[in-house]
Amino acid sequence: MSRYEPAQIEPKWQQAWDEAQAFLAKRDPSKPKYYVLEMFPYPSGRIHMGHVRNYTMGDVVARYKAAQGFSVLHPMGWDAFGMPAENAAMERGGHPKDWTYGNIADMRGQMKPLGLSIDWTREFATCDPEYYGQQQAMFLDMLEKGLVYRKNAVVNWDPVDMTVLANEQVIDGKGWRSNAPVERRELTQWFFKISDYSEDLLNALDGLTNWPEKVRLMQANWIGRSRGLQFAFDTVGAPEGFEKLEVYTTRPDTLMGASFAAISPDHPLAKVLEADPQVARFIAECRRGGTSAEELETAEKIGFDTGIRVKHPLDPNWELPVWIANFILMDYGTGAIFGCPGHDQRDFDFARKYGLPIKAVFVAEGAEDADLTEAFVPMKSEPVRYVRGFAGAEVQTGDEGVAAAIAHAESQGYGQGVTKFRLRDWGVSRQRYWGCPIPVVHCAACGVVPEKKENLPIKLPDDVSFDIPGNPLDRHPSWRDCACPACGAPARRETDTMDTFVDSSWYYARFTSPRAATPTSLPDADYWMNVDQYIGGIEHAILHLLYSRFFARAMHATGHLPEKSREPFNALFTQGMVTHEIYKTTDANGRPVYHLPEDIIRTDSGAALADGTVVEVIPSAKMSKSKKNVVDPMSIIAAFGADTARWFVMSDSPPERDVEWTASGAEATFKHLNRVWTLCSRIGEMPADHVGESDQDLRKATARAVHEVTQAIEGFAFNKAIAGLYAFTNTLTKANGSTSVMKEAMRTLAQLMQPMVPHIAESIWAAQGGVGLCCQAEWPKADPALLVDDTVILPIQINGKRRAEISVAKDMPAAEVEKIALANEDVIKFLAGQPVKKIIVVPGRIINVVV
RNA sequence: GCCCAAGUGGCGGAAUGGUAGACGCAGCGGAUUCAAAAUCCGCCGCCGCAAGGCUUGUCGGUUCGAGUCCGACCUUGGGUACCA
Repeated sequence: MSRYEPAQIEPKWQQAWDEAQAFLAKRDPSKPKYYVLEMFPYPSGRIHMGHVRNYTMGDVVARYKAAQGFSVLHPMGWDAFGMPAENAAMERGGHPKDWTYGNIADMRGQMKPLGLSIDWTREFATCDPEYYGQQQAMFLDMLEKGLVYRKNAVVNWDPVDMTVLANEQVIDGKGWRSNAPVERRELTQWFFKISDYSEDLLNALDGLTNWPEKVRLMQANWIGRSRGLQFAFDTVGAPEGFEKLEVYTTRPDTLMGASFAAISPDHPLAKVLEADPQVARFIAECRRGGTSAEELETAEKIGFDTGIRVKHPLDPNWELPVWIANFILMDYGTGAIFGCPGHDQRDFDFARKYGLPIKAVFVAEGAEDADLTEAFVPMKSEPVRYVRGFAGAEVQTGDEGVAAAIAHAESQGYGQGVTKFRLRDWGVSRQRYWGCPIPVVHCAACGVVPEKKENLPIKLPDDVSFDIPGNPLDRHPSWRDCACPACGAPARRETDTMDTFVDSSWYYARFTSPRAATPTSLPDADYWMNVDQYIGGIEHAILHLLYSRFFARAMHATGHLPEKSREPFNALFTQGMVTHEIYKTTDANGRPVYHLPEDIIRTDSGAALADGTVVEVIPSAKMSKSKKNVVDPMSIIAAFGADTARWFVMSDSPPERDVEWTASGAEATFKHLNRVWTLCSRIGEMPADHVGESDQDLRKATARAVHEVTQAIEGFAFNKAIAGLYAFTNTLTKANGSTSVMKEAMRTLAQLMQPMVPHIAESIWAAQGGVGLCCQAEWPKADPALLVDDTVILPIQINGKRRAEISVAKDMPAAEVEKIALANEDVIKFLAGQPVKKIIVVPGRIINVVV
């Protein structure tokens, strides 16, 4: 063999795989199927190292499973709708469609040289009318099933640009373009009834045993089931129709510590009171700022005393004031609460600010009724002593206190125990162009009418302008005009488009029959679903995954997926990000200027530019264009080849953790692949009749490598698989084995490397006489007899500190091991004659002598 | 604010409650070379001449034994419902 030249071998093997149709997913009844999917990319225009890592990870799994004899589905597509395309159109002109499809072509061109085992015949983009038309069909099916409805919801409103803003476009409470203070405004919006499935989505988490525990926890907390008390206060001095005020609390045991009632600024009562200009002013104040939970929760707590009173349910002579408060959310519970400052920090801060009483209901077990300097909020499972309890024992846990309070309310008839969820219905309306049009029509006579399925897809118009802010569909001269599907009279189309999360909530199902004339074809879905291994970023732990779980249930309910696919992802793996150092200087005005890694020269003390300017090195952060800390995978592939890029991103960090890209790491990988290549050449030139001395050791090392790499890949520990491959390569380099044994070991090395570095693996496989393509060869198996050693080395600890070690037969009885250990001269020296209190022998692991 | 993670040599990291630092990078020493690159061999947590001591973000606890389990705290990252 000649030199290792990736530029030569990589295109050659990619062509060979194409010709063999090696990665075409086929329904093969003679094999078990395996569906591996990586979260599809947004077509930003350039692939980055995060993509390389994500898709290489999936590729390792796909190639490994194929070698294990599975019929593998490993598809690729594009999450192509979304804001960046519209922003590009606004900034640079051009059309979102051209921008998006141009980016897809570029990125496909960058991805193909990676040698991923993808079935490209199944590719689609969510902005293809063939895709979003099927999505519209499902929207209509869900509408018919009662899973879609309209209601009012708040959005970020930019009062200068007169447009709705995404949370991302609100910076410090101001619009990103206009810089005007943002307001919260109500709009009628379309919703999916995900809350119908709250209980199911929560309970089914228990069955997702191949999902990371942290993701299941985050989802469970997000869905947020709580048990509490709902009851109605009798009001005093409230407007007509508000004789009762319904509140919900998860701490009814603190009812005797109530010092006020509070309602959300969006509560119906607040809306009635808004007739008073003072109230209106206060509510307008509350509406300042954006809609994000982070902003709402961290905003300063403000309140307004309405003058209305409510009667305490346990004492009709005890009246509490009713306030309007900005920290009460209309979306949760009933939009009204009673405040117990003693045991809720927000209520405490509010009471302090407005001079409301603060009383303890319970104290820590054994403590006296103390003055509170902050709210006392122990875990509900902890026992406390109730000093103002009203139901049950004086000392009991919070949970018991709550249960007793609910029982008390139910027996006295002033309230009921209820279960509530934090999960809100999914608002899918977006006032934007580059998304899937919602297929309904507004008719003056018939109201809201679903579009007819035969009229789908409702396509986006091409002739739109982005010169002024707002939704181009709203101001299009004719697109809105249509005939009412019910009565035929002139009517207007809905101009809202769907949240792009809808697009990504079912693409995995579409991949099973990407050209079907219906959303799915059930025989294909039945064969390929579920996704056996889903891989993507931890940033999707809640929203994307929860929406997909809901959508799969909705697709089952509307007949588009089989029952078993109500949970679509059997196993989930969440990988970390690729990071890089940031290089910063400051311009004359003190503003930061960032520099690309290739423009940096490392110095002894840090880093500098070519002209000598000292550069500040900021520790690694997620690669982003604005910080310029990006390494272009294409330049790495040009310099070292795809195999080097693939190996490095898999080798340096555990896959669930962030990996820092370092130039030296990539070079080291390239050197290693060169060493493997040289080793392969050397073995290829060995005389056929060479007889070596270490055949048995080599066979053992080969078996160990097979075992170790297989275990590591199964456990998603690709960095450990690669460490094992380094060790095996070193062993092989030093070994003096017979030619046939060396060749066999080399072929095994090629097979074990193949999932990570498929091109060089094929070359080695072919050079060592492998039959057919390496990627189609059966995965090697380790002979168990070669994996066991006869002797083990046991460390000896004295009081938990390692002092000596002995080598003993693997199955030596503990008593004998003990005797040998105590006779060891180092042990005798460290014991210095002290009597042994206890000796612990863990067979095959360790000995600990306690004195 | 709330929810979820992570923190181990100069660096990336390894370690079913059982020898902390596998494997790799960087560094150091050597071989080869007229010289260098490349390649190969060896050393390599910290303090100490050594004996030995110290060491997994901080503090405390459980255990014969803790990087690993429990409690509190610190720092960093992800999410927070219209970024994808």
